[in-house]
Amino acid sequence: MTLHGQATYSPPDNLNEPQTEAVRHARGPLLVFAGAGSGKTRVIVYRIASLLAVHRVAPYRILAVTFTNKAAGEMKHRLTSLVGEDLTRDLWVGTFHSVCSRLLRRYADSAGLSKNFVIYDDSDQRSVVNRVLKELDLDEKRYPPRQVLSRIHHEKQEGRSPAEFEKRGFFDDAVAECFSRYEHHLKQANAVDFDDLLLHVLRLVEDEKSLAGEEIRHRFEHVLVDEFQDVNQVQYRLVRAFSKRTRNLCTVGDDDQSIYRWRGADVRVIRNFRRDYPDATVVKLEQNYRSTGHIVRSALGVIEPSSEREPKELWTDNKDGEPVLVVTADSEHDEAGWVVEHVRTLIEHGVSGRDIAVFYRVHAQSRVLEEVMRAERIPYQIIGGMRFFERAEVKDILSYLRVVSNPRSDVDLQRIINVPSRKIGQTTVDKLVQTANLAGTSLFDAIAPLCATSNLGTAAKKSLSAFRELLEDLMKEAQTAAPSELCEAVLERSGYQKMLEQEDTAESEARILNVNELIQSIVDYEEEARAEDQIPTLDGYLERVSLTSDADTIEEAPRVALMTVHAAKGLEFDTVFITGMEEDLFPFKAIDPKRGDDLEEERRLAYVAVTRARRQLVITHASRRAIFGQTRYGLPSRFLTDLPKGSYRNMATPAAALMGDRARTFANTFSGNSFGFARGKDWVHPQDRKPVSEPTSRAHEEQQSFLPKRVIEPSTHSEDRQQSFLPKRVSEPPPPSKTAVYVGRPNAKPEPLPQSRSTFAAARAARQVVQPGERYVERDSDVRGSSNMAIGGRVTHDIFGVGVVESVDPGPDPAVTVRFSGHGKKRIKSRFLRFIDVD
DNA sequence: TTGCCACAAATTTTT
DNA sequence: TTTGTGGCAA
Repeated sequence: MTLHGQATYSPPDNLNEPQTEAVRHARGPLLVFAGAGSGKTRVIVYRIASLLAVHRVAPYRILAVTFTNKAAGEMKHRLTSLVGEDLTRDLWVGTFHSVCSRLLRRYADSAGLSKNFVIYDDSDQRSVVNRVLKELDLDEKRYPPRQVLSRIHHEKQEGRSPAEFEKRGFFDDAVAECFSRYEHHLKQANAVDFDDLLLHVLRLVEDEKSLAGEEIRHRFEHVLVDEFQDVNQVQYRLVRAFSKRTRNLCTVGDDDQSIYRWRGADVRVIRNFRRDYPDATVVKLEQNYRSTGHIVRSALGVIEPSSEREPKELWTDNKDGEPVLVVTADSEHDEAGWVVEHVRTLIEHGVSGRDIAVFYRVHAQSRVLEEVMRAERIPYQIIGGMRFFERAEVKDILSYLRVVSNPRSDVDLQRIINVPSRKIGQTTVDKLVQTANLAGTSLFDAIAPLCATSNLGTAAKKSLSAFRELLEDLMKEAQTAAPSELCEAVLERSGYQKMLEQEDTAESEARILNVNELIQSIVDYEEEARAEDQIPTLDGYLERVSLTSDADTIEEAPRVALMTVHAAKGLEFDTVFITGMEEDLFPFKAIDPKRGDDLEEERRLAYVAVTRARRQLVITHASRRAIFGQTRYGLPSRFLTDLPKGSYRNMATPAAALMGDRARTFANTFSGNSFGFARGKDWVHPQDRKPVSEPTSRAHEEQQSFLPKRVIEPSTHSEDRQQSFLPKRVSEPPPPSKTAVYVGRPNAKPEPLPQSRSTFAAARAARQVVQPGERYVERDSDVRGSSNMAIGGRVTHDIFGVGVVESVDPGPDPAVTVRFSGHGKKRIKSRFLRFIDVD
């Protein structure tokens, strides 16, 4: 059965339309193209729920893989709410890495590892590469560690071992050598990198003769993959192998949102899925429930010029809403000022900061935005950037813990050997490395033999021995102490705590706080483990830390979120500002002309950015921008010219308006690439295109003397236009959206638009429209008619069908126990039930 | 061995 | 502009 292109309108909670019907019940290979905002997660969750409750598949036979812990957590959470804890507890829901790590712990022997292997992250990997380069006496100038590592990484993501290395030039001869030494060191240290987690499992599961592989192949009856456009070759082979026996492989993704090619993702996998599985059921979800008509059409306009994409027609039943606003700013400061000014206006008029997001292409753009936000006292949060577990002090302490758990981990040992300072300098460490290499042992094991030789000063011997005793001492402690106690012991006995306390600077104070937070995270882990009747172990904690990033947590605080477009994938906001929409910034143009540009991917990135907005999208660009210590003069991005006529309108900030003619002349005078970079072959510069934004030279009457201040493009219908930023109440039936639904009085008469000349007066009027309690709320808390939420009442459930209420648990999120015919008693949150009125 | 200064490099990032 | 790294002197 192949269904596609015939989506009909259906609210998100009606699961009877043919598409989702197929998704819920199809067997064999299944490919779901889920357009942006089409309710992808809902579809996957309902399929699993159906498999569990209707098809009676055992939970532990279902594997659902995602890319982030956050996505896995959400999926599990929604499933638990839908079908209850009993059915979901034993599901295999997790990231590729956590699933593989779990399997690998179980079959460590078969993979030639011991069970307490450590997981090396990015910086650990770099340390190994540095060591390898030194050993091979390779010049770091000619072989930058970063590039060497990324080359190795690339090979591993394609599933190749050092022996299978595909050399593509002289550089690779050296890299191949590094690769095999790198692998050697990891093995020596009983360590794996992130790629290895998958590779080891892949080798087992693809090995017909391996007993472990046989077991894993028989483990799962159903395999589901989320964000399928982001899988790399190894991940694809993995899920193929997992599902080889039953062929029940369900993949969900959107090739238009493939933005991680540089990270190994291979769009061809999703595009060629039908070639590998000719009998696959293909479903296309093309209705967008998230955004206004103008936004959906703009998104389509941006993505359509893309070649090679799977044909899809995103559409929506939602109202057109406000046109996309394209703003020309003079400089990055002007741009930031304009954006922040408008964020402020929104907040002053009752919009919560959490409904607003500001995107940029590169982190470097965030600084100016932050400065202005701070100056204007707008609460904001930066998503991404430095992560907690990457902070030096946190990594240091974790390295202590990891060495205690696995003394063979050389990278960790090297990290802490002289932190705090123990007078063990580079020379001594070099000698230690040499000794270890010669004897083929770990650094830790080389300490004693080195101290026994004579080519070391007495002082150095003494420090080294003391260091070794410290570690042995801690290892002994680890036998009996709980992880958190051990951590305290590390801080105490290593002198790390003292070092921080003595430093006594603002920075060291922050570090102490971070260390305390680390201890707290261990305590949290211990409590969680005990709650699940497990004994908290050091290894258990370390595993969790390695596979968790705190980037998974966006605070629910009412703060404006600032992030890169990449970080925005999977999120949605009422109002979105996309900044820096200029040629060579977005689409980004690498300074290094050797580096290939991927215009197609930039286009998809722009598509992702546009589709994050629910109600209002603002795109800004600046004529001039200081970035990376250079001033660039940028033309409006080519993507702006792809916005469909009628779905956007232009305006300029006062500064840009004043600069108007001059700026335009300047931009046009610049021949070719305005940044002076070499032009790529397929990188046609749109110099001949007229700028999308025609900066107006007439300043608006409201313009104040200080900048930045918004200028509304003079227009005969200025009243209407001035509403654009105001939290206008939706008065038609709520726009059905994946996670948000408008509650309040959906059938109320449309409010007359406030008629006023001044923006602020209009805003003030609009504020009255937004009543407390009428805000956007999570769809999950949309309590459906609860008139019959009493014992004996009849209810229906999307999966279990009709049932009778046996008991009620009131509260902010009420739950009820219901007896379903054919499914028995279930405890379910009432928001997942429809209560049937008996009158 | 440590600390300071000069210089280069500079997307996007999860696990 | 910022951040990280390498070389050199104390």
